[in-house]
Amino acid sequence: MLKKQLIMEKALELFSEQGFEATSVQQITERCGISKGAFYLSFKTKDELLISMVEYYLQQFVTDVDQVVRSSLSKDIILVEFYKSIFQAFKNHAASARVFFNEKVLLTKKELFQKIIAYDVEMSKSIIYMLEQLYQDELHDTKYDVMYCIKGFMKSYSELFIFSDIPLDLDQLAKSLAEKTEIIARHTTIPFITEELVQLTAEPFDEEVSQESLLELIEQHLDGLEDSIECESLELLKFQVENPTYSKAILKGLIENIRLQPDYRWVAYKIGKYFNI
Amino acid sequence: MLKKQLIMEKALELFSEQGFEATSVQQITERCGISKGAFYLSFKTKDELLISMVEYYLQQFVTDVDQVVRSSLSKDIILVEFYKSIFQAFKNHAASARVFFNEKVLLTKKELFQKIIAYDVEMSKSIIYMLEQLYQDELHDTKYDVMYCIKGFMKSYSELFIFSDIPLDLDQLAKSLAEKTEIIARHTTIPFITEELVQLTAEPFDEEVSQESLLELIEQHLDGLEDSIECESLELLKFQVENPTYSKAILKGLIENIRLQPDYRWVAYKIGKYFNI
DNA sequence: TATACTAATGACTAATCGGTCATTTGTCAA
DNA sequence: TTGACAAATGACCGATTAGTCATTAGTATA
Repeated sequence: MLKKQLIMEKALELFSEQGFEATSVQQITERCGISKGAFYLSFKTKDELLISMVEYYLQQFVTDVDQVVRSSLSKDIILVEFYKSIFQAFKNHAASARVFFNEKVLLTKKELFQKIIAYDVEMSKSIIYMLEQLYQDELHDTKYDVMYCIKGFMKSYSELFIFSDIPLDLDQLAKSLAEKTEIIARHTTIPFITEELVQLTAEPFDEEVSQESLLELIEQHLDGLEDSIECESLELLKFQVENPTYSKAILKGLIENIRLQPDYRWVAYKIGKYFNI
Repeated sequence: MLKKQLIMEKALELFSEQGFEATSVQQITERCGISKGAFYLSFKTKDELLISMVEYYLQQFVTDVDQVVRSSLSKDIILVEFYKSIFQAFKNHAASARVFFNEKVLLTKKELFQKIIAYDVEMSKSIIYMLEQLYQDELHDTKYDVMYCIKGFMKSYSELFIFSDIPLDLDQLAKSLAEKTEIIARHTTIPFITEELVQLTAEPFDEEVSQESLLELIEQHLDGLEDSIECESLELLKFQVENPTYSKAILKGLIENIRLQPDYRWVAYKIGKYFNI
C-alpha cells in the first residue's frame, strides 16, 4: 500500500496547486516517478483516487477533532486545546485543506458531495458533544447556534493559514477564539438553528454505523496487520461486534490499542461510535 | 451586449452544476441556443468569460453590501439590515454564490485569485466602516476580530442557502446574527487580528482607485448610455474626476443618479470611493 | 539455470477539448 | 433587386485527455 500513499501525497500537491480537473494522471505519475500503467494498478480511475483522498484526509481531520473533544482535559482548557489542534492541523496540512475545503469539483460529483457532508456531520456531532460537556444544561436552544459560530470561526480564521504563510501565534489565536466562543455561549438569547433544522440538513448523510459495514471495515484493516497486540485487539473487537460480552472498560482499552497505530485511528473511531464510547 | 448577458447566465448555471473545468464551451453554447463561433464573438477565450463573470457577480455583491453600510439607517437596525441584505443576496443568487465562493479553479489562476481577494478586501473595508460608525472608539484593538467573526458567520450560515433549499425566516436569522455580533463586539477582550496582520494579507490586493483607471471605467460605461439624466451625470462626473470643482453635495447627487441604473452601480461605487464619499 | 509468477511499462486509442475560419445567413440602403 | 456589410455558423484542427494492453523487467522457487 506504499504506492497508494505516494500517489495520494503527490496528487495532493498537484491538486492544491492546479485543482483536480486541471491535473492530469500523466502529471501525477511523472511527479511520482512511475509509469501511467502503474497508476492504474493502484486506482481503477482518476475519480477513485479522489474518493480515496477525500476519505483518507477527512478521516484524519475528523479523528483529530474527536480525539481532543473526548479527551479528559479540564473544562477551562478544552476549548483552547480544541482550537489549537484545529489550526495546528490547518497549518500542517495546508495543502489538503486548500483542496478539500475549497475544491468545488468535490461537490459536483454526487458520491463525493455526500461523503464530504457526512464528514462535516461527524465533526458537527463532535462539537455538539464538546458543548454539552462544557455547558451541560446552561445551553438549551442556543447549542446549535454556538456550533455554527464555532464552524464560522474556523472557516474565517483558517484563511490565514491557507492563503498566506505569515507566522502566527497559535496559542494566542486559540485563546482568542476560545474567549469568543465562551462569550457567544454565555450571552446568546436569540437562537436560529433549531434541532429540526440540523436534522433536516444532516439527515440524508447521517449514516448509522451498521454492524455489517463495521465488520467489513474491520476486515479490511485486519488484512494489513501483522501478528501483534494491535492485530489481536482488532480481532477481539471483531468478535465483540458480532456478539458483545466484554465490559465497556475492556472495549475502550482494546480500542485505544488500535488507535495507537496512525492508519487505524479511523476504524478505532468507528468502533467507538458503535459501542457508544 | 445582450448576448454576453445570456452567455454569462447560462454559463453560471452550468458552472454551478458541474464546475468550470468540467463545463465545455460546447455545452454553454448549446444551452444558449447559439453556435460555438458566436460564443467567440462575445468572449475571446473561455477564461475571459470566467473573468467577466467574476467581475460582474462580485461587483454586484460588493455594491449590495456597501449600499446598506453607507445608508443612513439608525444604529439599532443597521446590523440587522446588513445581515438581511447579505442573506437575501445568497438566497437570490445561490448559483453564483456556489460558483464564486466554492470553485477552487478561481484560485489557481493568478489573475482571478487577485481579483477575488481584491473584492474580499473591498467587502472587509465596508464591514470595518460599519463597525466604526456603530461603535466609534468603543472598539479599538478588537475591530478586526469582530470583522473576521462577521465574515465567519456569513460563511457558516450561508451554507443553509447554498446546500439546501429549506425555507428560512430571514428576519429571524438577521436578528440572531446581529445579536451575536453585538455580543462579540461588546465583550471581546483578547484580540488576535491586528491592523498589521490585515495589511499583510490585504496589501498586495488593495489597489487605490487611480484617476487613470477610473476615467477608463467611466469611458466604458458612457459607451452604453443613451442621452439621459444618467448620461449627463456621468459626463459631468468625468470632468470632475479630471478637474474637481463641485461641492461634495453635488458630487454625491450625481453619483446617486448613476446608481439608479442597475448596471452602473459599480462605476458609481468606484467614483464614490475616489471622492471619498 | 529454468520456470512461473507478478509488477511495471509506455505506445496506443478513442474521445473531447478550446479555438479558428471559410462559408452562409440576415439586414440594411440605394 | 442589387450590393455591401455584419452576424452567425459548424466543420475542422492540433493538442490533450483518461484509460488499455501487449510486452518487458524483476523476483522467487525448484
